[in-house]
Amino acid sequence: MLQLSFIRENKDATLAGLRKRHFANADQIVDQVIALDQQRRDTQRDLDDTLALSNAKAGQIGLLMKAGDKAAAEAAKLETADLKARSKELADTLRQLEADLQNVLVTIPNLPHSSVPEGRTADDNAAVLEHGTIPTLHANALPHWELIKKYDIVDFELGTKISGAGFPVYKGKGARIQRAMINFFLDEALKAGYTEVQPPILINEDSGFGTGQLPDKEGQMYFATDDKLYLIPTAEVPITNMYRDVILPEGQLPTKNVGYTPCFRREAGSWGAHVRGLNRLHQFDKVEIVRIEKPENSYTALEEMSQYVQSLLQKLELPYRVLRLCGGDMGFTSALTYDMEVWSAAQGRWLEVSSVSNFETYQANRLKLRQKVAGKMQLLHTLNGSALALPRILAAILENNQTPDGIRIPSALVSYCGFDTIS
RNA sequence: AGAGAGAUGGCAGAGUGGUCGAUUGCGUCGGUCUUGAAAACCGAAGACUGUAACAGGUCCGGGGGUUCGAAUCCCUCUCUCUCUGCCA
Repeated sequence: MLQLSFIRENKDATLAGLRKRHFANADQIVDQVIALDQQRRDTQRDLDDTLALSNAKAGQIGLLMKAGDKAAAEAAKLETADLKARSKELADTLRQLEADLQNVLVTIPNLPHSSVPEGRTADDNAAVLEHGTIPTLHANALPHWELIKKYDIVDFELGTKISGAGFPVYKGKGARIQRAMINFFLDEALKAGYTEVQPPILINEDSGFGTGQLPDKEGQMYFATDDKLYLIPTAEVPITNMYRDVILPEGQLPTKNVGYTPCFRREAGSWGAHVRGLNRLHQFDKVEIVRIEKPENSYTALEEMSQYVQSLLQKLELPYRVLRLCGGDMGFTSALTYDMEVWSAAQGRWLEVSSVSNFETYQANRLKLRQKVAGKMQLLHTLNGSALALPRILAAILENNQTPDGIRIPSALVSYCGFDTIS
């Protein structure tokens, strides 16, 4: 959520940022926010003045009662009726204005960083770099959804019986390589200075709001209605919300957490082409890194995170590219996002395996995550990134490393798996 | 799940209708003293909103109510603790 004071004082910059995102009706909505805010402040002032009078009267009555002057006290009581009615009315108005303002405010996305490229769609994303060589496959190479059947390591039909489409069962070496990747990713993060956490995978409404999934994306999350809990779409939500309503002492910054969780996404409406096999699932595993940084350090931290994710891809010997997302393709809450995509050789396309973002103060403002600098409160910056999401990594390894004799496991994973080939 | 007890400032813990935004202790920060530290003593310190700055307003788990006036009374929700039950 953007800060009201920022919008008020930087209307032009706000509008320019929203335009870069191709956010519809930006002028109208910003004007509405400013108008509502003005009304809110006027009403607040009226209410405050009324309450001040009312408080003064109550104090007088208290003194009169103490002095035993009942008659005067009763007389003073009569004078408060008006104030009471008026303050109730103003309080109602204020509450309504605040709700209206909030409802508009949450529809406004974060403002893009100055380095975010212009553009509307994924085609407009800027390529930052490409690394590794695209493998040449043998004549009878298969896409991963054939390979998993051939070697019987992931079973979609079985998952469909148990749960439904998009809930695969990993079997044998398929399950073991999943566990290997999780351990590998966590160990690497520990070496890079991250602290491992294991958060809940069901979250309440406040947490969903804190990181921006609510009210925007409720349709994308599974919801346990009896208990009003959402299944997490990413560990970003519970890990970042550990810092909701927190004033971090300076000595605790930066915080660097890593967590492994399953992730659940309804993916309502997104089924169709390009979602075969492991490309898009309702349940998948992911290791996530989350950092809280001082504002002046957050972009350095973002670069570090990007380098870190790349180091994982290099250790897995996967060809990848890094994209800087354009204004139109960025997530709602992000100020700058890098996507890492690996080459999926048999599909002949890039697969997004990580998204690393700086949210600046957008989440922190909702979370009320702050530090105190020279006696003043200041919002902190939040960042997160996948490190990494498992299914597409598995898909790329299967496809890129296939030979007529089987699938070669990247050497970094062999000690974790306990085997070097799937055959 | 049942019964009971609770929820107050970083922590502990007073406060049961009227200068209570809140006693006190610990912790924290500053000062005096000291070569330095400890101890002792003195002092400071919450958040939100609002203002050019003051002022003002709000916040004692959340929400609602009673009252001229609520941390304090009532309703409700959530959570915690103890006991019992059940169960990885």
